[in-house]
Amino acid sequence: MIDPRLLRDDPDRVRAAQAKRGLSADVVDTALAADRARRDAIAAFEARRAEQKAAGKDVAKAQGEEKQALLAKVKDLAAEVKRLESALAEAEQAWDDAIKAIPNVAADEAPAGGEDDFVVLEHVGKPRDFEAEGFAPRDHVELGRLLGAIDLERGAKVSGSRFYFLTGVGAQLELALVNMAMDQARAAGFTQVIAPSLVKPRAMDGTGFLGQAADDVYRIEGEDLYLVGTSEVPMAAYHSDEILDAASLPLRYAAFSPCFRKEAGSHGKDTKGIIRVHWFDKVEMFVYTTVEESYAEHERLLGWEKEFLDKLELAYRVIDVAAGDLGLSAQRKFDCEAWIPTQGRYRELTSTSNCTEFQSRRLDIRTRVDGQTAPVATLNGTLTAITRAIVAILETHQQADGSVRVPKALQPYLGGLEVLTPIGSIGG
RNA sequence: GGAGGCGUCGCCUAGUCCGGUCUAUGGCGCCCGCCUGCUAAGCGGGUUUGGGGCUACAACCCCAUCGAGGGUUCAAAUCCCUCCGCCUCCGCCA
Repeated sequence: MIDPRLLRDDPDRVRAAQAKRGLSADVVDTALAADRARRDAIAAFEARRAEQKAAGKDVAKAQGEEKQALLAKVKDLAAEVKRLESALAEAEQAWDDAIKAIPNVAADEAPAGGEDDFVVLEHVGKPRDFEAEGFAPRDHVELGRLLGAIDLERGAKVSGSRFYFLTGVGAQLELALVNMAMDQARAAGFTQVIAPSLVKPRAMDGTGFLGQAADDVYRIEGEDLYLVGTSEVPMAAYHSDEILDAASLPLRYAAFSPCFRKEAGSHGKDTKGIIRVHWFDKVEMFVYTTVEESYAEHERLLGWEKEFLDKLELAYRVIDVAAGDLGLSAQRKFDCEAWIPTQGRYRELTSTSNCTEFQSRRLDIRTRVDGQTAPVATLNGTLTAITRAIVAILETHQQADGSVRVPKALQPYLGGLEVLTPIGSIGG
């Protein structure tokens, strides 16, 4: 949720922010009206309530007939207070709905426009030239089958489309990636976390995933629980309703969790392989810090993402995501997109967002600044999303015979294995 | 899943049976001041959070806040209901 004071004091700035995302500014006027109505309702209720409290004290002191007379008078007052209180509750709800419908105000630096209006910030590494090497690259589906690493057929049999089993070196690769990510994070001072992947509505809503993104979220039937699409959700809610010691900031966590996504509205996209799946595992960085520090921290998160991709020896580019593609919570977002040889294009492997105060206002996460409480900033960044990392590794480092070279940094995590070699199919 | 106990403004705690004197007690911690070669002790004061009014975003006034939400009542920390969490025991289980 955005700062209500910004909405009141500078609504034009919020209107402009809506336009930058390609959204209507109607919500701004709705929210302003709701704010006025709410404050009027508060004033009306509190005035009567104060009267009632004062009258109640007289009742307590009075005796006999005098008391009976006072009682009759005060009963009417009580009824009115009750009426004003429920009117107030309605006005609060309307205000809450209105303010929460407004996405975070995008950073000035974020490009205007939608999904295709991103700006490329840099290219790192060069895509491999398979033509020059004299062989046609296999896609990760074929490589996964040759290596006995990815079993899509049985994934579909057991769980349906967009599911898979990682087997043999595939399973080893996941554990290696997770361990390498966790080691890097720990070395950088992060606290390692294994986070729950089922959360209550508060956590989901607080992180902004029950808005436009709600269609993509799995809900547990008969329970008030959701499956998270990222451990950003449990990690943001981790410190909800807390006032964090300013000296403890930044609080840096690296959380492992499975991630579940319905992928509603992506029918026909990435139907092959494990690029787009309903479930994958991920190591996510999550940081609580001050708003002032958040911009520099965002750059650091990007730095750690790049460090990880560099260790995997991948070619990638970094993009500055356009305002319209930021989602509800983010103020700015950088995606790292790795070159996928058989697709001939860059695909998102990691992503880091600065959500400034947007999530912390919803989740009541504050710190103390000069004796006053102030919302903290929350940031998140992918260290590694297993499935896409595997796709990029297999396709990028494959060799003509179907084997795959293991990046040097990853070798220690695979027991020193330097090459993944084809083994044929499992179980015939 | 069953039985019982508990949940008070950083921590501990009084209050709950019997509704109004609770503007929530006391201690610890912390902050400010006094005193003081220094420190400690002592003395005095302050110390939940959110919101509204008025404003300089101060001071001040007001409202809410005793796990959460309802209810009863003129009036609820206190009585009733539902839910949540923690603890103990039983059952089940990785």
